[in-house]
Amino acid sequence: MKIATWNVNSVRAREERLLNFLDREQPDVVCLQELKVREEDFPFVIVESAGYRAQVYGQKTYNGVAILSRHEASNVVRGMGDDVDDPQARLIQAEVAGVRIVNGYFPNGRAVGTDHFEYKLSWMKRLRDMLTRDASPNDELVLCGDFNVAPDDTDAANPEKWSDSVLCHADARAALSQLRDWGLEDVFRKHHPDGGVYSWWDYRMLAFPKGDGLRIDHIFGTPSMAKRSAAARVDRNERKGKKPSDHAPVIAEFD
DNA sequence: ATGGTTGCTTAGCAA
Repeated sequence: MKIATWNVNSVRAREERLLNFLDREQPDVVCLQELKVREEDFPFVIVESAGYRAQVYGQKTYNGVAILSRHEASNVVRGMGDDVDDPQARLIQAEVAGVRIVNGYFPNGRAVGTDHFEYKLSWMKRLRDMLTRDASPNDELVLCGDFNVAPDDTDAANPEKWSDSVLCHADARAALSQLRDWGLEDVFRKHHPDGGVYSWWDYRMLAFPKGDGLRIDHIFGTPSMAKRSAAARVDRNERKGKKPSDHAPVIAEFD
């Protein structure tokens, strides 16, 4: 089973790249973030022509997440399913081939000390609470997405430059640890223990050619899924060429 | 220190 996660930064701006990606990689499941589109405007026809179904939690202009799958998806849930009134479309779940797929577009947080950063931390806590409430570490569950957190300094090319940013801040990393401690393993890390592999490069300041990357897109799994994981990689080529997203896809394979 | 880019929407925000 091949599972990919990709922040496309507008699914409509990335239609051609998405089709090429599906055709080339033939993943079983693709978790997309930052669709920037309402569900009714999602390019279902194009995705279906490539042989995929799409479960979409859309939003105009901002956010939006989707789970694409070659096989049928069931038990689709949009949002956290808690009592918080949150208009931001950042989480969708579905069961595919016996695996519970949780796809999140974690809040960026903008700047430490702002309400946006507090929202990021509370959103991550809500996600942990949701797992505690609705799932078990004994499940076959995979949590993918743009976490907007680099787990440690080996996940940044220039850790000192980013140390105080919302992507590397100690509070964000602590919230990530809390999530991991529920019963998740960083599947990508398992295959790249020394770090130095990145998934996002800012559009600005020539970050990609300068190699100023961060690993903020992740595939986490419960112990049984981590055990099944056979390989993981970043498709850096998707960050090259004409009209790339600022994120590259992360891909993991499971036995 | 600042500014740099992209996308959505149409000048300003978010990342």
